[in-house]
Amino acid sequence: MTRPARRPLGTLGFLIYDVARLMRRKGAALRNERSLTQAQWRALAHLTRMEGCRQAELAEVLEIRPISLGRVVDQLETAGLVVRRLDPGDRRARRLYLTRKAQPALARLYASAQQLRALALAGVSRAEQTRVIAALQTMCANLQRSQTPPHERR
Amino acid sequence: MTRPARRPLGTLGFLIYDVARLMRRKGAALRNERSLTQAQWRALAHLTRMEGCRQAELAEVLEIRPISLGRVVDQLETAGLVVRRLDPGDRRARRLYLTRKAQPALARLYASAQQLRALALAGVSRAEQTRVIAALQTMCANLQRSQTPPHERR
DNA sequence: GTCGATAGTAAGCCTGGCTTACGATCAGCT
DNA sequence: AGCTGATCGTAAGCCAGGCTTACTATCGAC
Repeated sequence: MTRPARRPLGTLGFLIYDVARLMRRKGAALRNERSLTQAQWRALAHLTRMEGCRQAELAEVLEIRPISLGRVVDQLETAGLVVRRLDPGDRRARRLYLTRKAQPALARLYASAQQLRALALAGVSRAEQTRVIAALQTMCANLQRSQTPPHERR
Repeated sequence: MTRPARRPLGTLGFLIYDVARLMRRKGAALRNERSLTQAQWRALAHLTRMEGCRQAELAEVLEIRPISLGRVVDQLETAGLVVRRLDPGDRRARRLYLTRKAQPALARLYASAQQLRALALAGVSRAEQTRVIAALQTMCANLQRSQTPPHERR
C-alpha cells in the first residue's frame, strides 16, 4: 500500500500551501550545494531591482521587519554577496549593494529557478500559465489590500 | 511615498510564495483568538478524513516526519481536540481520534477558511477558479512525482 | 528464540519570522 | 541653541515548524 489517500483536501488553500511547500523543497534540492536559503535568495533577488536602497526599504518590500532582514543581510554579507555602505547623507542608514561575486551566484540561482519552473509547469499550456499568473496576481492584490498596512500593524 | 515598487518579481515562484504567505497571515488573523496554528489545523483537517489512523500514516499524508507530527498531536491533545488510543492489535501503535470538542472547532475553522477563500478570490470568475485549481493540481503532481519518495529520502 | 524492521519519542538543531528595548541620528519647532 | 519625537539599525530572546540522530518497545518472520 504505497501512498494511500494523498491530499484528500482539494481546497484552494491547501493546494497553494502544498505547491509552495513542494517548490521550496524541490528548489532547495535543485540549487543545493551549500547555497542560499529561501529567505536569503529572496532578499538577494529583490535587491537586484533596488540596489543602493536602505535596509528599511528592502524590508518593506519583502514585507518583513527590519530586524528580520538584518540577520539575512548579515548572512549575505558573510557570504560575500552583499555589502553595507554607510549613507553619506544620513549617518543612521546603511545602503545595500551587490558585490561582483553576486553576479555568477545570481546567474546560477536564476538558472535553477527556471529549471524548477519548467518542472512544475510540465503539461500546463502557455495560455493556461498566463491565466494562472493573472489569477494569482489578483489574489495577491486582494490579500494585500485587506491587510492592515505595516505602519498601523502595531 | 507609500509602498514603492511592490513585488518587482512577477515570477511564478515568487507569486506562489507570496500568495501562500499572505493567506497564512490573513488566515491566522481571521481565526485568531488563541486558535490553532497552521500546522495544527492542517493535521486536524486531514485527520477528519482518516480518523482512527496511526500517527505514522497521518505523518505520511502530511508529508512530514512522524516526530514532527508527534509534537503537533501533543498540542492537539492538550487542547482537547484529539485523543491517542492504544491499538489493541499492536502495542507499539497509537491511533488518533477526534474528540467531541473537535466538532465545533472544526466548524469554526471551516467557516474562516471559506471567508478567507472568498476574500482572496474576489474578482476571479468561477470558471477561472476551476482552471487555476486544475493547474495547481498538475503542478502539485509534477512536483511530487519528481521527488525522491520518503522511503529513499535518506 | 533471535533478529531485523517498525511505532513512537527525546534531545537538540536549523530556518525564518516576531516583540521589546536600545543607541544614534535626524528634523522640526521653539 | 536646544528639545522632542520620529526613524535607522541592532541585540536579546521568543515562537512555529520543520529536521537528524539515537533510543525503547514491540512485532513478525525465520
